[in-house]
Amino acid sequence: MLETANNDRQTGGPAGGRRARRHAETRAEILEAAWEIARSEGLAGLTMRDLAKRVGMRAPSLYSYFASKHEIYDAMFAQGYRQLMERWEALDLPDDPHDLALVAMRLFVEFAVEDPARHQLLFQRTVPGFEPSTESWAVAQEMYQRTLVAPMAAIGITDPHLLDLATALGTGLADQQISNDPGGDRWLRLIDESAEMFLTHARSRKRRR
Amino acid sequence: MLETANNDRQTGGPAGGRRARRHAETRAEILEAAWEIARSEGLAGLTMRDLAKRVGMRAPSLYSYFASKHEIYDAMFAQGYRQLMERWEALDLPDDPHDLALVAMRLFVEFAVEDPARHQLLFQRTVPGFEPSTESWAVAQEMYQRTLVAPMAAIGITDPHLLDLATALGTGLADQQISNDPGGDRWLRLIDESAEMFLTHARSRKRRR
DNA sequence: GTCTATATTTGGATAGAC
DNA sequence: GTCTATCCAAATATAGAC
Repeated sequence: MLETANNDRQTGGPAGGRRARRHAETRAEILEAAWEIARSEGLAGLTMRDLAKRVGMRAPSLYSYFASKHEIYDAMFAQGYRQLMERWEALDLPDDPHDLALVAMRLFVEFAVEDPARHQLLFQRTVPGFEPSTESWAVAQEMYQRTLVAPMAAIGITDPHLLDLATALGTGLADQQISNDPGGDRWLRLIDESAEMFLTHARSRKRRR
Repeated sequence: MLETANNDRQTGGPAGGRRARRHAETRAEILEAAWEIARSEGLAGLTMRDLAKRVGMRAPSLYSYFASKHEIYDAMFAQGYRQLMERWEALDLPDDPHDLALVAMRLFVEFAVEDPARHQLLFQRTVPGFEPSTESWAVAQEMYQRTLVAPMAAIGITDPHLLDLATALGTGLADQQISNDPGGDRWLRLIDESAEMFLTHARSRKRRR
C-alpha cells in the first residue's frame, strides 16, 4: 500500500486523505443504490441485503459505512433536502411575484411527484421507527428558509399563516397526484391555477389590513 | 348446544342465524382492536400476534375470521370510509354555500387528524403490499359521491378541476397538520380561511365564463 | 474492509389435535 | 373455533477469520 506514511486512520483522518475520499465515494454509491431500491420497492422495501447486493457487497460490509439502517435513512433524508435546495438555486428566478410563486410551487410539486418514495421520506415521515437527527433537521430548516420564507418575503408575503397555507396547497397537490393518479397529471395541471388562487387570496388579505 | 335444529352451517347461513351473528360480532371486535393497535403502534406496527392477544385469542384463531392480514386491512379500509360517510350524514347541513363548504372541509380535515393511522390507510395507502378490493373501492367511491360531488353540485360547483382542487386543499391541510404539528392546531386554524379562498376562487372562475 | 457464519428476532401462515 | 406446535421466510446486526 502506498499510504503507509499517511497518518489518517480509519474515517477520522483529514477530509482530503485518499482513504477518506474513497470511503466517502463508497458511501455516496451506497446512498444512490438505496434511492434506486426505494424507488422500485418502496421506502419500507429497502433492506440491507438487497442494498449490499446492488453495490456488489455482502450485507455486513455496509456496516463499515453506516452504523445502522436508520443512519442510511437519515443520510437520505438530508440528501433529499439538499437536492431540493440545489434545484431551487439552479433556477432562473423571475422578478414578477406571480411568476415566482408559480415557479416555486411547480418546483415543489414536480420534485415530489418525480420520486414519491423521496417525498414520503422527506415530508410524510411514515417510516416505522425513523426520526431524523438534529443535523438532518437543520438541513430541512435551511431548505424551508431558502426556498420558501425568503422568496415569499421578496414578494411581500411574510404572514406565517400564509406560508403555512402555501405549504398545505403544495403538499396537497403532490399527495393527491401521487396517491390518486400515479403517472398521470390530474393534479399537476392544477399547479398554475392553485398558485393564482393563492396569490389572489394573499393580496386580498393584505389589502384588507 | 341449542342450535342443533338450526341448519345454517358455518358462515354460509342466513344473516340472522345465531352462529353467523356471533361470528360477525367477533369480527367487529377484532377490527376494533386492530384500530387501537394501528393508532398506538402505527399502521405497519399491526401484527397478528398482538392483535390476537388484544382480543384474548392466539394468532391462528384469527384466521377463522379473516383469511389473511391483508383482508383485515381491507375491512378496515372499507370501515373507515363508511365512518366518514356516517359522520357526514349525521351533520346538520347549512343552506348557505359558504357555510356548507366550510363544514365539509372541517369534517374532512378533523376526521383525518383525529386518527392519522386511518388517514394513512384511506388516503395515502402506503401499506407495503396492500391494494383495496373492488368491493372496498366501491365504498370509497360512494363516499366521494355523497360527501363531495353531491354537496358541491348543490352549491353550483360541478367543474371536475375545482373538485380536485378542493380535495388537494383538504388533504394538504390534513397532511401538514399530521406531519408537522401533531397534536397542535397550526393547520387546523387555516380551515376557514382555506374554504373561503377556495369559494372565492370558484366564484371568480364561474363569473369569467 | 470484506467476507462467512450465525445469532436473534420477528412475523405470517399452516397442520392437526381437541 | 380454538388451541399448541411449528414451519418458513426475512431481516437487522454481530463475531471473528482473513
